[in-house]
Amino acid sequence: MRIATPSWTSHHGTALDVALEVLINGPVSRAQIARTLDLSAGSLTRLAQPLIESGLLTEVGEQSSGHAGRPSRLLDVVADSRHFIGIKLTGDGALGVVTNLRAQVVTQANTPLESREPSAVIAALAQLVGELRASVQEVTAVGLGIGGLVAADGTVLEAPFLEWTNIDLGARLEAAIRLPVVVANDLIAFTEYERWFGGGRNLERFAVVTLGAGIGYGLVAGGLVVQSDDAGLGLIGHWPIDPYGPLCEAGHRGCARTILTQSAISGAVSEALSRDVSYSEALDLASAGDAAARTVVDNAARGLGRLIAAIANLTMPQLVILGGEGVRLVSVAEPAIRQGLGERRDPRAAEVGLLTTSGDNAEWCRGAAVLALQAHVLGTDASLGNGSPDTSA
Amino acid sequence: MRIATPSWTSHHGTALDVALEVLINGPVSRAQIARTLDLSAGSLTRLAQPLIESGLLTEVGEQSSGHAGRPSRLLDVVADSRHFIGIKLTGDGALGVVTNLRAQVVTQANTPLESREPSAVIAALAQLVGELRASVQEVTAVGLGIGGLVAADGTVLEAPFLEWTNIDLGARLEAAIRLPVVVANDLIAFTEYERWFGGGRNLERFAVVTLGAGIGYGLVAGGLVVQSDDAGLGLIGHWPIDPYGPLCEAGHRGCARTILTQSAISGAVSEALSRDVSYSEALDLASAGDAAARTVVDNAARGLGRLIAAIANLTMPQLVILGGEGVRLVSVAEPAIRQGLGERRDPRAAEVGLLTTSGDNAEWCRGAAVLALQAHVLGTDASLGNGSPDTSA
DNA sequence: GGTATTAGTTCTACCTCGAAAGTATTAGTG
DNA sequence: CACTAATACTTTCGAGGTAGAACTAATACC
Repeated sequence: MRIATPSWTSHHGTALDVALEVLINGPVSRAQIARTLDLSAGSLTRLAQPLIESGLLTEVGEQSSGHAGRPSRLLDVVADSRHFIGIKLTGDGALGVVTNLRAQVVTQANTPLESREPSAVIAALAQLVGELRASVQEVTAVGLGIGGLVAADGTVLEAPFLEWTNIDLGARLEAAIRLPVVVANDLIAFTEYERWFGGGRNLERFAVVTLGAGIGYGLVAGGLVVQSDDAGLGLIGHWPIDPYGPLCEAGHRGCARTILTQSAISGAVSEALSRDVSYSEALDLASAGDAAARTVVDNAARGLGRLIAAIANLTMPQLVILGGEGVRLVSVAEPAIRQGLGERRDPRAAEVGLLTTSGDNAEWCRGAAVLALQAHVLGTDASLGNGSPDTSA
Repeated sequence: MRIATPSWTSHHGTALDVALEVLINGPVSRAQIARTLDLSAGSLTRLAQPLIESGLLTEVGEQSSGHAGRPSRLLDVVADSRHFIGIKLTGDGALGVVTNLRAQVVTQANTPLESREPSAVIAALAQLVGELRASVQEVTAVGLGIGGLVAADGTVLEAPFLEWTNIDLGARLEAAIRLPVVVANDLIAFTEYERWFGGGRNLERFAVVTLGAGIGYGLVAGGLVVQSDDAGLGLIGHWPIDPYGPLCEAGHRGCARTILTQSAISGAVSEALSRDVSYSEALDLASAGDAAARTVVDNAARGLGRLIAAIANLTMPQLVILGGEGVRLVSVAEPAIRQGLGERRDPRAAEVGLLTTSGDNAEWCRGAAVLALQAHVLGTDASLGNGSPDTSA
């Protein structure tokens, strides 16, 4: 059965606000929306009707309030009425997913990169997009997340993993696949996902820290992702954690890279045990009680705790979300994280809320898909550009 | 001549936005306001008229654009149509000012505190208010800034300098002076001043750092002051600056208190020179080329630079405003600050904009007055409460 | 079964806004 | 010095969105 693909672009103003409220906060009653958006009940009847008629929203049954009163009729988006592709591009390959309107993953695929030559990469991406779009009836837009600096027009200004500078990836990929493309920094994308569909939903202020090959950081303040030109630089990578730690390639002693990254941890455990140990194995050993591994892992976790304390002290977030491929560190050494947090956090201050994501690599792709999704539903000129641009000077 | 005191509370919505635009951005033309607020020219004629008729705004002459076209007629608030009192309360005394609608200081007065007993303090404050309000025809509201934790209802939850916990200062002072009173943390007040009338005007994101008896920090993100429950705790005071530094009373090594405060600097110079040296004298000596003083001062300045770098890396501000009684450190040792900044700041990142305020103690009062001013013009229930409360969960 | 409570609809009066056309005032240009 | 282009402001009018009141609907509780 072919599902209609209603248009988001034909709704503006308050009607769009209502649709977004439903998109983000799941099935929700008119009355609830009226309260959240500070509108009258009558307005909600009026606003909801065309949204339902256009197929954008549907009524999905009733919900008796539990207390007195007429049960509410829940509104929901038709999650599968549109699909988006999200791709995470790294130095070795690209991982892509197809998601629905709720950023839920429908399909997944990946491709290796034979070369880092822009044309070769774009060809590989186009191939990946082709494979992915075959799995659904129609794809509305494509989001691409990259570790590096990306301009608002989709140009990759600097991408160390790919050894790229100034490649107009967005326009070229768009021409190749004939779909709207949004290119952005991978951490911005990850953070946007958390803001709309993840643990940061409806929060005014939260921070994101990712563990993996590098250390990533994203910040939401005033309900919007902080989009500074510096956001893509990975400034947190050289955050000083241990004044007695090892030197990094840039000459910093004990910075985040030398203590928190997967390679730092697996390297330190390998050295302690005089044999090659993978990151995952290092965590397994620490879990199993190996003293040397435990020391390394706890040391890293304490450092992470101190880093989180620094973030909390300066940005006062309501939540800190931990993600990335290496996030299993958190479950293996949470007490050490809390210890590090305690070292740098005033006991009178509110306890820092921590939330750990799965660490699945597809999370990066989901983030990229959210950028495409946002560009579509917010009516940002869907071809190129960022989801929610910084309006600051 | 008696100046009329037009009411701000009778205007709402877009009309209030227009009035605020004029209040904050000085004399400004209708056309300019229309552009900033994204309104049509016709709307501005309509909106401005009742504001002018009610006496809230006036036309203050023309400004020929320099290029072609009809010159614009500038709108301005009647700055002296209302006055506010702002008071900074410390452990030894209270300093108060009277300001106009533009937060410009009109009068200044202070009083010592004979006792820290709440009733005695309130009596002294009432006396100070009485003295200050005599200098103008009418005072609209009073703002009170306190170093400590203040609840939204004006209750002082914790004020170490006064050895207070849970004193309903706002309500009691309000009863004593029969004027609306706003009580808030002094750094929130300082930051609000900078946001509306100081260097942070129209900025989306900036940070404030104050030097003095302690180290203060305030953050604006998304155009609003970050109002967390933790904001009044002075979390930055124990920020680790030098892993080899002296121990603070809480057992932290080299935290901000032990390196950046006035007493830390004067103490270190005194020790080096084996004689008692004041903070001001210490800076004079460093300026004059005294090697020992220069070492201490530069060390502190480098630490400050590293702190600013940390703030910049995590919050990506468009500007960092430096204030407080001890801010002369900045002019005496700016190169060292830049050096410290460079140590912790990626060279690819944007240069951190620094702005130094005068360091005058009246700045704290002006901030407190701004809170009263905001409560009045924003129509926040003027009795008690914060100017712009955090709407977050 | 009656009452209170909550959800949603319909209708109307009102308010605000923008669009368009018109007036006012300047700079530049031949 | 007229003419044009540019910019500021005003007036008028119509379109659209909103709250509010009166209404129907459906539940829980007594």
